[in-house]
Amino acid sequence: MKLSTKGRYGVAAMYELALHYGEGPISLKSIAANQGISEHYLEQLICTLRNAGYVTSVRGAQGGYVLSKDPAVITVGDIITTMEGPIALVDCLLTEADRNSYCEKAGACVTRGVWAKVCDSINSVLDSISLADLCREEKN
Amino acid sequence: MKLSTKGRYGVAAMYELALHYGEGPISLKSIAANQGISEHYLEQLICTLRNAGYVTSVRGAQGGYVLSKDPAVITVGDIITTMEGPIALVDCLLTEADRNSYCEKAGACVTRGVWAKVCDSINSVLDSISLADLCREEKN
DNA sequence: TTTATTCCCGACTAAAACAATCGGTTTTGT
DNA sequence: ACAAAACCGATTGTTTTAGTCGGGAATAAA
Repeated sequence: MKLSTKGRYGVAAMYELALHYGEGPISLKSIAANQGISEHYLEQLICTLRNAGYVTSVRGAQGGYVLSKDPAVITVGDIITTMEGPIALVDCLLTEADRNSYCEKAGACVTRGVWAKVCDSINSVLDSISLADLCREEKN
Repeated sequence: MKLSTKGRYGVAAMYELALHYGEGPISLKSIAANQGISEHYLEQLICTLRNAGYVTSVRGAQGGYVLSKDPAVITVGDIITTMEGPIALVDCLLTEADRNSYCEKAGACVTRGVWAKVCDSINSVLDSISLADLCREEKN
């Protein structure tokens, strides 16, 4: 299991924005340079974040991107979910309805319990860490 | 984040073998039919498990596969790691040396802590569940 | 000894996801 | 006017996924 660059770059970019929260817009170019990411590629990713309402763009010279919300209320889980879709290790865990329903397939149903536990554990870690937490860590 | 069929089918097949542990070899055909998996595809997967020493094959008519160890000492984590490689969400967490080293990239290093936490949490769940646990669950 | 069963092995492939790249358009501060 | 940015759509090379196909070798049962 690997995390794709979508998720990693997404969190990296958001972290960069969080570091400069309140200092006006940060350009794509500086984020990309700082994190060593292709500018054009990052553009696509940050577009997803914008559509999800986590960042706001400022066009024109001296423009860039700004967090739409306070770093304390954006979690790593929010970002990962936006970039990679819901953390559902298997399809039958995608919706709440699925989780409560009974699986037809004999053995599959038993193993499903395992995947559910893993998903819950991943989510609880990701949701417990905010961008503000990351920034705080940097200072130490 | 999704689990590939390698991991899912691998665990499903091992679970099937665990259910019939001590009853002689189980054929690929019956495992595949029971779990609704392509026989030829499953063959490749189980080959990986065999190379890793988790299953033993018995050739010839009435042959099949048998668990090499007691279901109680094979964990879901063992199987997933065999099928999908080590759970390292990002490359710089692959080895123990990497984990202890310091990252050069400024922001990347801070986010790495997040990925390490998630990996540890996944592993602790996967390693805590044995095939015997799954079989026990079935009976309830 | 023949035959049916079952594992063994290597090659091939279609489709999707991943990770970009490229080129041009629009907006806006200086 | 000009340069700095964001915006947008199309295209592309590579890798992974999830198989398929076909023949070969071992062995139990007839």
